Amino acid sequence: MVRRKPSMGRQKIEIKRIQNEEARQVCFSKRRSGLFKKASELSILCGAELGVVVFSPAGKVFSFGHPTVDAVVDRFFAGHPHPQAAVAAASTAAESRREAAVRELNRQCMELHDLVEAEKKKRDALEKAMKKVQGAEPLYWDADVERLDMEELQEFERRLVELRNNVARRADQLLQESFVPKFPADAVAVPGALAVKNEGDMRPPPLAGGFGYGPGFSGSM
Amino acid sequence: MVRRKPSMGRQKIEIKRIQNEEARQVCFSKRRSGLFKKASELSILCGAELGVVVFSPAGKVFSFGHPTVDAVVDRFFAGHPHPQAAVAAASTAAESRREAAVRELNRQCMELHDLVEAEKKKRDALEKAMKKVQGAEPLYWDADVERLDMEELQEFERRLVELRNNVARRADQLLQESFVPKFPADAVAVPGALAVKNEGDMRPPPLAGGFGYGPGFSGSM
DNA sequence: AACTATTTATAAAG
DNA sequence: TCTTTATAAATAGTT
Repeated sequence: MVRRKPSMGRQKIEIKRIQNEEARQVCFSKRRSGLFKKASELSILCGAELGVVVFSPAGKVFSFGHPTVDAVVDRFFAGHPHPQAAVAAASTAAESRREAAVRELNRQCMELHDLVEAEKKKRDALEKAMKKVQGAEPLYWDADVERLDMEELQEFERRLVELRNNVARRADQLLQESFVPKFPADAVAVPGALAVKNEGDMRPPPLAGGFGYGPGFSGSM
Repeated sequence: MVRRKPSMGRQKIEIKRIQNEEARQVCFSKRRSGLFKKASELSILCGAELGVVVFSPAGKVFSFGHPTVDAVVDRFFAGHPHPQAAVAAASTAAESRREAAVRELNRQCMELHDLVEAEKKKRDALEKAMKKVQGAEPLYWDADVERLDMEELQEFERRLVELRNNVARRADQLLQESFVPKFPADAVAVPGALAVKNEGDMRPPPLAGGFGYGPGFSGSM
């Protein structure tokens, strides 16, 4: 009995964009909080003023500042005049920021518009897929059988036959695999449960040597 | 000769201002670079836009931004209009017009944002429904059989047996119903597929629970 | 969200 | 500051 390790533990990763969207989102969450914790520790341990602003891939903002992001940013731009501010007639830092904000708002509007379109597309795709799934035969199982009428029962039975054949083929394949390498001849006495057999008209899958299809479900299945 | 440990290694420290000035400066250096490294990794791994500005206890500035600190700060303040900026002396007509424009842009942004949210909601609902539909059939069907291992195959087979019994019961029930009220005696010759019979029981034995399980459609019910 | 096995960061010391 | 080392902390992969 080989019990698997419960985890491979942390793996080394290359620092490059994570392609899988969900993984990227998870990583973002973890590392954002890690980053803020580090920032907080730095400000406390060393009394440093600092500001951190992060936009998630999805566009949400997160920020941390000591004493505040605003204060840090003001201090930062006091020492690093905004290009726009430097050029524009704008005389105050506040005004230059407002102008930047307008540009930014415009950018966001366009971005949001694109997002709306993208969402619509995704939804359409889903709707299509949905129709396909629902359109497909529902596949009766268990209790549903009770509600089938004769015709449906026949269709269901056809499916069962097909499935049974798949199972038989599969079992056969597995057995064949196990014959050669591992087991002595009497390995044929496999766990009964898979002693799949097939009736004459079932057309035993050609390739499958092993199982001799027999009575089992009888003619019908 | 007892070789003393060359280092106590990293020790746990309490997160509070480091009193010793030199130690504080050392810690600042290390942790600043650590923070920037983390920030950089976050931006690369997750494609997040972020800005970090740090003032050393001595007053030196350090910053990191992706794509740039300026861009991030602009975006930040666009979403968080500075109270001061909003109120600030809008004394001229030009300025008030500009503010109106900003408000309008903001309104459009929010509207678009709501649209995106609405679309997302619709999509989530669809996704849920999708999962329900797909999840409703937890069992392997058709092609999936190919991926089962022996153990899973056995479990599957157990279910098939159970299902087979359900089908048998149901078919029997339908047959019984048709006998009495509507059909002449030869009604037994029901539409082929369900002409369920059981070959006398050539089935392989009991324990198996295999397909040769019990009396097929006849005796069972 | 919780859990581990690992990788990373870093406190101490030279 | 660099380097080294031992250890604390963060986190990738999994459930």
